[in-house]
Amino acid sequence: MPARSPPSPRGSRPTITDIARAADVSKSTVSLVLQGSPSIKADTASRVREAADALGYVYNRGAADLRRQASNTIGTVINDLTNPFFAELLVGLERSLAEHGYVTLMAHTGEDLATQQRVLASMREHQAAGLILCPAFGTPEELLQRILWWRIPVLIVVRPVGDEGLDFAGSDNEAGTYAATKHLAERGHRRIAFLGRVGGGPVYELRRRGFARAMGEHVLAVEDEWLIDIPPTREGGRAGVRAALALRNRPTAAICYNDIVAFGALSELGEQGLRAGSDFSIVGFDGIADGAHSNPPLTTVSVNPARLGASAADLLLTRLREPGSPPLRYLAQPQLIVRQSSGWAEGTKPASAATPPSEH
Amino acid sequence: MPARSPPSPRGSRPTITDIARAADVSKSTVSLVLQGSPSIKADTASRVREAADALGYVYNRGAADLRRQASNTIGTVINDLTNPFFAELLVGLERSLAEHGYVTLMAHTGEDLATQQRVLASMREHQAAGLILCPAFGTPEELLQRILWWRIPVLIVVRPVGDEGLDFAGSDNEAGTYAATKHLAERGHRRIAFLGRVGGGPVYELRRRGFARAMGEHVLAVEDEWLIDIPPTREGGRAGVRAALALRNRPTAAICYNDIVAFGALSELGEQGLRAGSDFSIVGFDGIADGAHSNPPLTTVSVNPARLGASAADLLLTRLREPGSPPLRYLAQPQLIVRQSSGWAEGTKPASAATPPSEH
DNA sequence: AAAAGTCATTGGAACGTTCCAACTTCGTCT
DNA sequence: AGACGAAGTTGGAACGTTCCAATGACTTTT
Repeated sequence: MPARSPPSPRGSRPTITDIARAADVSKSTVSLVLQGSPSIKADTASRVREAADALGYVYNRGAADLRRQASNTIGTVINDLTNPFFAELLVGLERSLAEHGYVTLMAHTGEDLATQQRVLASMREHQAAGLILCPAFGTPEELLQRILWWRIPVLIVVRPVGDEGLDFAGSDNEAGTYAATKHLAERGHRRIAFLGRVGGGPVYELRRRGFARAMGEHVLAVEDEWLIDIPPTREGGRAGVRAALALRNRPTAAICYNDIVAFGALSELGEQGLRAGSDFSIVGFDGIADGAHSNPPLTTVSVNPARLGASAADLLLTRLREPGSPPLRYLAQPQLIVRQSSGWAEGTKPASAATPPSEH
Repeated sequence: MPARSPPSPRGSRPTITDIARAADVSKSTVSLVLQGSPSIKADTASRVREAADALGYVYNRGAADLRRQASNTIGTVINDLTNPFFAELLVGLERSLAEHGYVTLMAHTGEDLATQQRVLASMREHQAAGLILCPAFGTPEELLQRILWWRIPVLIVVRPVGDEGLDFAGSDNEAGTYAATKHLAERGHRRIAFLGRVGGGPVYELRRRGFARAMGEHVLAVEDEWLIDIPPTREGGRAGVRAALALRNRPTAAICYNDIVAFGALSELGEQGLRAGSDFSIVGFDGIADGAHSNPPLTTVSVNPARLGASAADLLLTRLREPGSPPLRYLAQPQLIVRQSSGWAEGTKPASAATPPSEH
């Protein structure tokens, strides 16, 4: 029977020591019970559990983590939650982590490099077991090297950086815009614009390349001025449409860097009295949920953001389980979802084909 | 001079003890330096700092928290990140918390009560210093009482629960829909529908009441069938518009429970070949960023979600500073933003008034 | 010259866990 | 009867901090 220590001061939370005293066992026993160890007799265990309930015990994970030299916290840094793509990604991510008993330490950078650096350092101090990072635009590869040097597992999402053997979850950008462009070409469009930030990094580069390849295969020229340089925002989408409509050799359709650019484009078309799908065609990229209910509903290349997030989480958890394995990689195969924003080019609509049917 | 202990094993992180050894001081001194204590001589301090850098020291916040019996983690539980309103709220929240040196432990419930309970318990185990909670639909008041009993400061956002003296940050829902309805009435609309979940809790109730009050003041009847019962989603918005258009005494405008319902409504109007703003008017609620770039841009009652989030964070931080103060409360005064989705009712447009000017 | 203060530094006991090694008990095998 | 093993339990040393009380080396005051 353990020596009895004075009761813990009123007001402070009970600890395993208090439970031990109440259940008349040692604190080691309490700890074992809490961990569900099979080597504790059933009735001792239930006695302990009752005492714990009675005292309103709450497990102190911080203390346990300190002793175990481990944690179940995953740091996640997102740069633009305002984009539903990232919000949906985060939802999938968090859900998968939670299912596996991990907890999400979330930080938002707003594409700011200094903020990004700060939050990463903070997550390190918090002993995060792993990191999921969608690098802000312009993140130097050197930062990634430094994180690796921290010896904390990190998974990069969406935006590849460097060509190092880092764990990565993203989508096949080139294939995505290829499919989108092919779709437009098959609907009779010959002059197709591409709306995105020129020199916007590897993702932009790949998406533009898929566009160019599909144009080439359909023997369509790509005039320089069809590559319209806009920020990847809703405003950007508006500006892009304005620019496209002003061209002398005016395109009849546009591939957008992502869905929110496409939304901006839809908005501007409306403002100009044009209807997307008949007067001009728009295709987005990402497959965010809103696309099904925009005006008109958006044809887009879906990477299924929530699933991408879940896969990212799973990849990181795999890495935690097997620290030594070679670089992990998940490339979502994007899927073209045809809705009403893309239609047949002037005069090319086959007699049989009606406006693409609504999904509803 | 402290007794020299063996060097820490290769591979494990250096601790203040290692730094102490390297800088030839005691670990107490190192700790004081790290905290920026003024009572350490400047050159000792810099010697310590150099040693820390050299060894690649990283502060172990978990250990410190254990000893200090405090943490700088704030648990935040959101139920629908897929709604940009909450995403923007979270951004404002996280930013404000980060600015004050706090870190956000984020969890997503998807309106699921069991999940909500689980994540709250987990946050308690993680010794969160405070909680920010947007209660899932149907959260029993009893749960809130239990959290209070945990003696951990909690701030409720957006959805009031009970009439207890809980800290709360939200918006003036009644005033919001009042302004929206008044706006439509002034534009000549006599038959106005309200799209939302009937019996959807206090927020719905207040918004409906503001609607009813404004209708009354303009001596407009509200027929029961104009209170259209739909889920607060994009699909709901679509269904709501379909229902409204099918009524024998067909409304000419609708107030939507929130912006995403309004987006669904815009989408359905488009699908029916109608243009919001001229053929039918739509007003949303929340003021999410996308509203400025929908098709057409959305007239809405803005509560400025990001600012609301920031205020919520500030309120909780105030509570942490002054545990004893009376209940804190922030009610955002919503602001009507008139864009193109609301126009003059048939035949009532004054000669002078053009279509409301675009914001751009 | 002793007493009293300051200043800079230090030892060591916490904080609430985990987990190893040790210790009882008890039943079973020789 | 003694040796052995298994089952159940326990003491106590970690984990990396913080912070109180104490110490020693100087000044200043009396």
